[in-house]
Amino acid sequence: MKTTENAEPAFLFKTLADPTRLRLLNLLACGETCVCELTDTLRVVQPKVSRHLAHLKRAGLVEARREGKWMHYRWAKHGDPLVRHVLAGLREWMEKDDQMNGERRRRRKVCCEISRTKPGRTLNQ
Amino acid sequence: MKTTENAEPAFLFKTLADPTRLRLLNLLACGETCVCELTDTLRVVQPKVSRHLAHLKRAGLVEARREGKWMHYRWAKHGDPLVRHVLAGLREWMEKDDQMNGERRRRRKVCCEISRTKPGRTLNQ
DNA sequence: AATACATATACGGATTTCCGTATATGTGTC
DNA sequence: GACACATATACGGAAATCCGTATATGTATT
Repeated sequence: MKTTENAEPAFLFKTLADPTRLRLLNLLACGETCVCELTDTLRVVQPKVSRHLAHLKRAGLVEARREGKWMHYRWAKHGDPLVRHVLAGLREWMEKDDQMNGERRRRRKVCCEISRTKPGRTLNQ
Repeated sequence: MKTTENAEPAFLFKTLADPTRLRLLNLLACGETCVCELTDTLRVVQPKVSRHLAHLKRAGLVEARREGKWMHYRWAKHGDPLVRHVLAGLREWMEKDDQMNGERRRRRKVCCEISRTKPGRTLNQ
């Protein structure tokens, strides 16, 4: 893990400079979420979601937890003050943005559907 | 001017995702600065500086003012709350970072040298 | 108008990023 | 261990980004 590189603001901003990654962060803002929920909610192919999640993880913005077959992602508590500051501002923006709000709503619906078809998966909220 | 595109956070972050542009913003944080000062301080070829300044201007982060042969750039007052928030955090980070501090110091020295060799140019600060 | 200087843009090439598809890995079930 | 499912990675190819060099534009000076 190269902490030096990750501490660079340019690297942080590069990570945030992609719409798909911002949409993922928006969904994760509600709490821990598994990949299939993210994939279904964003209507994006699964490898694309995994790739962007890996990027967010490399940047230290999210953490992952395995539970059986499923991987659950969540926002990470980042130590760097700039990162925390920027993410706080981003979170505020997401709460106001219409598209982001819509996708968070859609996530809740999708979550219910998945729970019906895939038993054994732990529900979060 | 496509306000729609510039309002997208992803566009903001893409703009900030380049080390040279961050170095430019750092120098401009001290006040209005002309291109030749920026070029000399960063020891970067002039077209590169101009290109990145153009990018920052497109994103609405800086404004330009012509004075004779010289162009002076400065931070712009941006209306978007997210932009203001992120830039405030960035400014704080820059004040603490060693490299950025060094370059701001170097800028003051370079500024004096230029003033001696190029008459007619208005001094700032 | 010819020249000099400051800055901006055009252009081609190298590098990076992003994507879709295919495939590999990891985990539970039979 | 064979299979099914969830997720991760590998592998080109398309598009975007960045750079250095060359050149264009704009402004004073003579």
